[in-house]
Amino acid sequence: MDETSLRERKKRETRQRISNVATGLFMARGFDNVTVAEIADAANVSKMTVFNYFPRKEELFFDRGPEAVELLSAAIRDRAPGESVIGALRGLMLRLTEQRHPLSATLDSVRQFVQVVLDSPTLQAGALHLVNEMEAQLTTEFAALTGDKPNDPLPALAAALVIATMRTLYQHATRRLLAGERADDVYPDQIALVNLAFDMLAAAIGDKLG
Amino acid sequence: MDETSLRERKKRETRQRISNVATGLFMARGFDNVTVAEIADAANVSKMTVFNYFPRKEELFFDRGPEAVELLSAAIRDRAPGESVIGALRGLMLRLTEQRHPLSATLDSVRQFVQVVLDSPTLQAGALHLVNEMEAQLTTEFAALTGDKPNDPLPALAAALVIATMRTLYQHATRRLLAGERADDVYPDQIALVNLAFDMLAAAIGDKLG
DNA sequence: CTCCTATCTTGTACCCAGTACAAAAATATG
DNA sequence: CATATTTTTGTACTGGGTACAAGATAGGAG
Repeated sequence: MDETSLRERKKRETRQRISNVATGLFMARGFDNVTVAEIADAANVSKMTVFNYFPRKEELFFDRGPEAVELLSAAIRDRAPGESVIGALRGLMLRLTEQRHPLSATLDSVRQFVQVVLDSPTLQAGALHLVNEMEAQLTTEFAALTGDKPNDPLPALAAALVIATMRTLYQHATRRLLAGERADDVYPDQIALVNLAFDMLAAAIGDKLG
Repeated sequence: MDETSLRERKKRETRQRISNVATGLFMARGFDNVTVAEIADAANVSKMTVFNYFPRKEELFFDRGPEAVELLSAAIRDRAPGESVIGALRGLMLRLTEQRHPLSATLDSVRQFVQVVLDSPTLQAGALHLVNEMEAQLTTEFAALTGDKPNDPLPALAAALVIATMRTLYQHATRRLLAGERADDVYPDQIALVNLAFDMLAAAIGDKLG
């Protein structure tokens, strides 16, 4: 089980090649105009191998979705002692925005990415699914904080509000980008908006999560 | 263009027959285990006719989704003068719960319905889509209230919070039903929960929507 | 190096949702 | 009855995804 055995290396390489080829094709021609068979061809593997690595076609596009989930978990897990969960998440969003991270959507290159999503019903459904998974993850983390009382609706409620807020922040920035605004112009407003949105969240949730 | 011409009547009847047959099959055998061809057969129409009335298979299941959307709009539109939007929506949810409306999920028959959804990835995706549409609808209604300032993130943010809340309320009740609890036992808690959740919402949104 | 085993890959055949298009049936209209 | 319009249908097709078994490749033991 050596982590860099020949087998492991080849698998990683194959997976990466498929992902890269797919991303290139999607960006060039749109998600729905590229078939899995084409991707397999261009990556010199069989169609079945593609599905072996990426059970759904959408996962070829949202390849880095799991990273986003992990970012959330880490922000909560590694928060300073005494800092509230909402405070930690506010900090995360502010940091991402200041770093012009793709997830903050204050980055011109995000425009193209989002455009591809909007052009494809399948990808829009995939995005909803991804967001839903993030919410589920957050719910379990919140439940751990409040002490696992059975039938406590608060973790799910808080998670839903938090994810709804973050998603809306993202969508707001992307909408401006798609309207033609430059990321540099969106950025300052976005910082203020993050703070406004999290003020609202804090008012709703307060210290209910302990 | 008589509304009850022979043509109109036949169309309505055909559509209804397809929907009924489909619902029956879905409930009996699960969404994914029923093919559109089977539905067409059982309803004595061709497969193409099914797709003619219901462009997606999911729409055969979420047939009454549009009603839910309309319920939201109506509650806002017809609210008493001076009543806040959040107040009107709280009233709607309380009313639905008191009436043991299916959308409040305080009804034993909802259990079966939800079980079918949970058993089908396709239907879960469809549910996300439906919720997303409700949020979009609410966003435009909120935008109308705040006076259509361009680039105002508040309508979208408020709508996202409201929908997240309502969806969570629904899911919480259904989870208890699926855990085996009886709707009569869920009901009183649910009334209290609606009030708690809307208190949180009011704290977040307050009178920001005017 | 060699044989054996576990794992990865491939080919083939298939199912089903959804679309395109044109023919055919039913209804409306004069 | 005749003609125009709308609805329904048959046929053929595309593309995502699965089942299954055979083939290729790497790891490990002797």
